[in-house]
Amino acid sequence: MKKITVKKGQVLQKEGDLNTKIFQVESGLLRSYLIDKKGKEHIYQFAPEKHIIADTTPNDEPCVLFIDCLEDSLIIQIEKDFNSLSKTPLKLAKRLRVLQKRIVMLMSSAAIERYEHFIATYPSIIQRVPQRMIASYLGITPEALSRVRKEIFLRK
Amino acid sequence: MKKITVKKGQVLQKEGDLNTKIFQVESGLLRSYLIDKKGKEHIYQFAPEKHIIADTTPNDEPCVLFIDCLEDSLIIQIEKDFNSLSKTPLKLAKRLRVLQKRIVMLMSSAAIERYEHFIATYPSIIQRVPQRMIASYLGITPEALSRVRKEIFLRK
DNA sequence: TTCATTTCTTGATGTACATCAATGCACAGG
DNA sequence: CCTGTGCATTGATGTACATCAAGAAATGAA
Repeated sequence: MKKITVKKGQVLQKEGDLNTKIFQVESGLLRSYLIDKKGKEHIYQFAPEKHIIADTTPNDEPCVLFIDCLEDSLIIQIEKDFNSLSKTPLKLAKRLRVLQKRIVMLMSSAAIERYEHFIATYPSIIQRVPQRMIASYLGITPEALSRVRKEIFLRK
Repeated sequence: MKKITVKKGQVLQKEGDLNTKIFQVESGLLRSYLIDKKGKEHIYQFAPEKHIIADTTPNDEPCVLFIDCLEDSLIIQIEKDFNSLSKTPLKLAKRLRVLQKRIVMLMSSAAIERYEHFIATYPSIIQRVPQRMIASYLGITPEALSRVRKEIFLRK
């Protein structure tokens, strides 16, 4: 476990890496994403201050997520060993809740609802990343998000 | 924490319940699911022997998932207190991996790929539940699954 | 400021999957 | 044995979102 500073654009983890770490963000903003077989990028998670971010595949298997840095950041790198993790059960519980909510949204809500949920949950992130990344997080294209936003705007 | 036996069809948890438990399945088969605002059911998880199943919303908020019993089962009921949970960090790690995979599949794979992944991962469950439940788990309709299966059959 | 690059928007068209409706099938209870 | 009830299949049609293409707007570097 050590503290490191990283610059915007820096890549912390690539698909296929072994022995990946858990990152706890002190300041700044990280993201994880995957690239599907059509070459398309899907963001899996944003991690602003206080959040943790990791690929949870086992240490001896190649991971599937990329992790990189959207703003200059200060982060703590933690070994992906669940002894150290179990010291922070509250964080884990929260993470599980977020994942559950995410899956629920993906399965049962239309794009517009997923977006509205997102802005309610992460209002600050909206200002901090380009819309195409939010679209990717939501599982839709930037064009679709643009239309969703237009519709929300017209409704007012 | 106590052991209980439950009959097929028995409901262990309803949407809106407070203070829900974690269930560890000794034998049998449980499932969790949600009902969206169109009244449509989406299965969130199947839990055969050795698996754990729970709604991870906090104890003081109404939960969103139903949990019921697909086969006569013997289960262990555990308080949703993360001290007891952190004694089983390996289970937790596994759960996180499953959730990640699930989200990845939902975001980046077509129905046919999600189905093929499912049968590779849970071959035994295929025999044990009706197809409409698998469709629900995959996030598609029974009709769509039927067509997916037909296509896989024709390809051989 | 100017120019280059990235991002956002808008329109036209395509497609995966949903919805609706009908039929066939299996099995459980009388 | 019949008969109901849930499940699977198939076809016709609808729709949310993707894809492709072009232009406008914002951003960043020199």
